[in-house]
Amino acid sequence: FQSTVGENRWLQGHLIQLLTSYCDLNTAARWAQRCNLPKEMLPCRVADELQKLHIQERVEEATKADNYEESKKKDYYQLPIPRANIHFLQTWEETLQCWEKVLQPAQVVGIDMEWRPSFGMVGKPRVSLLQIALKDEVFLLDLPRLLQQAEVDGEKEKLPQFIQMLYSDASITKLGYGMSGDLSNLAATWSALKDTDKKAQGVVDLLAVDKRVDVLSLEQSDEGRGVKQPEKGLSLLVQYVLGKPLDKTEQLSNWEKRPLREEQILYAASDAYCLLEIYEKLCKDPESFGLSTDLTESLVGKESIKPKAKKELNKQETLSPSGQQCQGSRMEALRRPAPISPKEFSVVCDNMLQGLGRYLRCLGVDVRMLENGDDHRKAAEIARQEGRVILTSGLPYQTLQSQVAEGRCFSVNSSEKAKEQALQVLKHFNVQVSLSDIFSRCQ
DNA sequence: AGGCGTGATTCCAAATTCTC
DNA sequence: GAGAATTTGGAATCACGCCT
Repeated sequence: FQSTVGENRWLQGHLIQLLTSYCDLNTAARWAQRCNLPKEMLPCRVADELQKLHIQERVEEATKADNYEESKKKDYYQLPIPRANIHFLQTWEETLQCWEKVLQPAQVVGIDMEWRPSFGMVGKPRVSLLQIALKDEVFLLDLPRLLQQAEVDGEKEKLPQFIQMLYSDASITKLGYGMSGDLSNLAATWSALKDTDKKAQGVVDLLAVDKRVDVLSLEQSDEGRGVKQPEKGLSLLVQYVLGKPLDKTEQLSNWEKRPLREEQILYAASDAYCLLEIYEKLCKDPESFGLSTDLTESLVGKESIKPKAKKELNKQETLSPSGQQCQGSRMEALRRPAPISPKEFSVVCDNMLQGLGRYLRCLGVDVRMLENGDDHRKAAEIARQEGRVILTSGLPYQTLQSQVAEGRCFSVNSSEKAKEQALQVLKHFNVQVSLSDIFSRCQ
């Protein structure tokens, strides 16, 4: 039809006529719409039908948009507090009220900041919005506006003072995600806040916590559906802990422009508020998220304590057989086969693990070491030919593990010392060393 | 884009071991 | 015991991911 009728108006009109008499009005209307025929050229019944069609389309569009909005609400994290409890603060008086509520002993607040994403610009961006979330209220401080007002009123110091007080008060728990970046930008916004980060007390950075959690979440998604994980960063953490990810659409929007759009306000509020919810949930049952200690361990302040505590945790994790180190081993660990003697255990050792190799040899294990120039493939080859278990670490594990049978490749923590590594291996493969095994391979 | 933090990799020189 | 060879661990570098 299309090609026959072409652009010829008369033929198009005739086609509509024919369709009206031989088919139904709806079909005729559809064709009329397709040919873009003016109303005047249509029989009135067709014109009416066309009108209906238009209305129907509008309704469909609206429904579609509605569905979109709804699905958005359904699929993303939603603020559990009413919109009226999100306060956009632009005046001094409002800010005072905010302080009174925030600066309470034992208070827990979620803090986040937004600034205008800037490319090729030198220097640090100025913070445009400071979000402070309480249990049932969120305050969005319009920093540029407040700053400007303070200058007029000659009360420049008050706002930085408040922020300083908030951060230096150890009894107020400040929750953040990647706080150091926020703080350095804040310092660039106000030179008075230059050393806020140094004086900070009672800060919990959920980014540090995130690292211990996301290993487990990866494992979970592996077993569940093999789909890729589009969420990352805070959104991933929110998804893991609270079930739904964060809608990050507004992340890179212009935070300097006023007024802020409703979506921006909701985003900013959620970003800060979700920290509270995550913290609460993680504190409630740290165990179910693989956290052995309570979150206050990640307190920023004493530089020396934080990395130490983290290392300890990492050790514990890598030593546990359920870690991600050796996927094939999970079943084995569950079955717990009868202990074997070192004589029955033979391995091929990565050349990076010579220390471990020697250690195992001393204990009577049959160890083959890779030559210095050998490729990792050789390990797989030897392992197959001689029925050895591969011991390796780091990246090579990823490739080797897939080349041998399940559980026949073990990843050693290369940051451990040889002795620890050996213990790890023996424990994993349930090798029991007796006194007579020691040096049994020496001639 | 730029800054920052982290984990992996590479590099280097001191320490240790080997060889004669 | 001197010099060569190897081992080793930490520093420097790299790569990546996250933040706005």
